[in-house]
Amino acid sequence: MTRTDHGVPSRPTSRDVARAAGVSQATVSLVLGEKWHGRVSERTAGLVRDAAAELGYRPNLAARNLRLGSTRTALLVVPALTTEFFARVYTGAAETAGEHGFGLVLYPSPDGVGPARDPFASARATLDGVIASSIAVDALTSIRSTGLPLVMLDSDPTEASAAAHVNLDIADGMRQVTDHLLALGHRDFIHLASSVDSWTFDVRADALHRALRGARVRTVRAPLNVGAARQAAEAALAGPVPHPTAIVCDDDIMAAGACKAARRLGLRVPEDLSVTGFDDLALATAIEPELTTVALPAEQIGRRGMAALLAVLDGTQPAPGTLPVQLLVRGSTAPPPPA
Amino acid sequence: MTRTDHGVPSRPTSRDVARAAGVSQATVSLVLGEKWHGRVSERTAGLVRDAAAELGYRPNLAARNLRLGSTRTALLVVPALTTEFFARVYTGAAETAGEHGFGLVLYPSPDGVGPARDPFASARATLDGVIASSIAVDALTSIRSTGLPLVMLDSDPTEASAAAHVNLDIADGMRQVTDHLLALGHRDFIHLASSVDSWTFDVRADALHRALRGARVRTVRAPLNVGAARQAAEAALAGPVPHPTAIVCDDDIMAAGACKAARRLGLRVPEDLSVTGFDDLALATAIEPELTTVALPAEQIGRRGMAALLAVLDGTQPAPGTLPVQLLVRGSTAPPPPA
DNA sequence: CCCCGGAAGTTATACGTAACACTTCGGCGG
DNA sequence: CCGCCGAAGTGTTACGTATAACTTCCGGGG
Repeated sequence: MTRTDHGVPSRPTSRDVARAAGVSQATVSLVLGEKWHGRVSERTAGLVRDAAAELGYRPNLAARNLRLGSTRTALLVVPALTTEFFARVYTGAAETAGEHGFGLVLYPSPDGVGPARDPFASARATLDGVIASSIAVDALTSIRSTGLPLVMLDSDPTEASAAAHVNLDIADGMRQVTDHLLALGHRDFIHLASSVDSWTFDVRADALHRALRGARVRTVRAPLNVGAARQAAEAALAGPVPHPTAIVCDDDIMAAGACKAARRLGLRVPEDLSVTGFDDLALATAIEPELTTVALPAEQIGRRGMAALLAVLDGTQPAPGTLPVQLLVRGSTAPPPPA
Repeated sequence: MTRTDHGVPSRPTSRDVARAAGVSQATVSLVLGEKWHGRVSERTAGLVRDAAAELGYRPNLAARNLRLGSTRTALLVVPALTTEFFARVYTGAAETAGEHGFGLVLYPSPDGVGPARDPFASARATLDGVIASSIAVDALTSIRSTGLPLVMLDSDPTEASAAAHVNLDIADGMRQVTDHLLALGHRDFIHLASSVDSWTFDVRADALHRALRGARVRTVRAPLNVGAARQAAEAALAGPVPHPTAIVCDDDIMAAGACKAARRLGLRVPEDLSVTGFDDLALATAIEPELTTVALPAEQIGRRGMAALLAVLDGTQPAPGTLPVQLLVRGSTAPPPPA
């Protein structure tokens, strides 16, 4: 341990290890940094490693970071933790990070709404870069001001402050949904839209209206929770007869709300009303009937995002990419009831 | 900017600010550290702040951490991100942290099972302390080896490596569930137990068996997902008649699976079969019928946990606490069908 | 015999900040 | 008129690491 007048057994430093092994601090640094081949003898390296183990030496990261000017750590900013989508993005990104000796720290932006407090007030680790997933553009100001390399996932690709973008083909996903419903014969729709301000939802609305240009579409907005979605759907369905025959939801959570609304009004899903979700959360198969929804490659976008960030940090500009999504047809959709 | 021979506009340092303001680096440090009252004139302080703003100065955290020997940042380790329970714990803990000028970084232990890789390989920020929520004891080894102060939430209180514990009264929650079912008249139970190795589930099982000592109880184990829980419940219900009349589940997710199993077997919930959950996830009110379950004060345990860690860091030993939980009776429980 | 080169280390320094100890100076009480 | 005190800063150092530049030793080729 370092000489402390008395008491407090402060953590051992590389100098303490050096003393114990009978070598200089530089040698310790070389050996433990795996940079010693041909510069230090096997025997000495062994002595150093033994001494380090003996003392329980752990390098001081703050000092290392200062010296290297880099932390090999990135930050993943997500709008909310409540859905497993972002958990899966994290998993993928952390995996790729690990393969390259990088760490990944997670920052859940409060509520997923509002201009968001400074992410670095809470997750204030020293960082090399930032990945932001599906967050609103106005939540970016504090990230921008750091000047850190930024990769955006599932976000407006025209946002220029990002060094790279990785997107999902959300528009195609919505097109698959509408194609499916049109093929079943539906012509009168409700779009149960998220009131959260996010690019991904703008795209969903856009693609839906483009695809259903010839059909009848009513739009209802609600926050991203089951109760609010149920209320909104119930109000929309309570209108004049004949009811719309299909509800297209921006999200599985809202779709669950729509299903509850239908049940309250005595409508059967899918016989009287078809309901579609988006994201393929665990919830989609937890409810009855199971939801027809769009599966997103969450882990993969995480991996690609991290890879893009690593490329940016390397100086090599990464090719932006768009990942395909896939409609899963399950029990919540069927042909409309005969008129 | 610091003198770099050419190119790369490296970030300005406090010395650059000092130069620009015509003062010494020490003065910059005083002013920006808000430690200057009575030591630096208002005028000079203004000059420094202007210069800092002008240059876009941001202090180098690695250097500050090294100097201070502390980062004012803690790590929250959770077993999985897939349920909103831990998201709420994080929210509470981050709130309290923020009030004390602390940051909070999140580490989702992979899968929530297994001996868990080194948390610090992924979330490698330099840290002052660790809070671990509901994680298995064997996942602690790498945390223990760091010697960092550790606060455990909803975990085995006999685990001595923790500096403090904050627990939920899980046993009482389970007792409320069993009391409710016994009062309704149930005498034949299935316990759909989580196969995850965690103290919180051990307690649930223990409390259940203690309370139902006089009744008939069959135990079935399954992983924490809807599909596996459904299969397990279906198998258990397919046994000899008469069926048990109530399924007590370790978790809302498993309860959702149990409800699906019931439907497949033509049993109505709650008329033919009562089902209870635990945790009061959003899922509990997303399904039909809504689940009778136990609500946990997630944000509060997060706040208390962070407060305990701050106390430990201050040298003041915090009083350990146990937080109350509450049964929410909803639509998934009813008296058993007449024999 | 001398010198060169490689192996095996060591010495020294810089990273950017915070804070202790010191200086300078003007004013004021004795 | 001298000394002392407080205000306003400044010089300096240490935190622990990584690495460039240097030293030392030894064996071998010319």
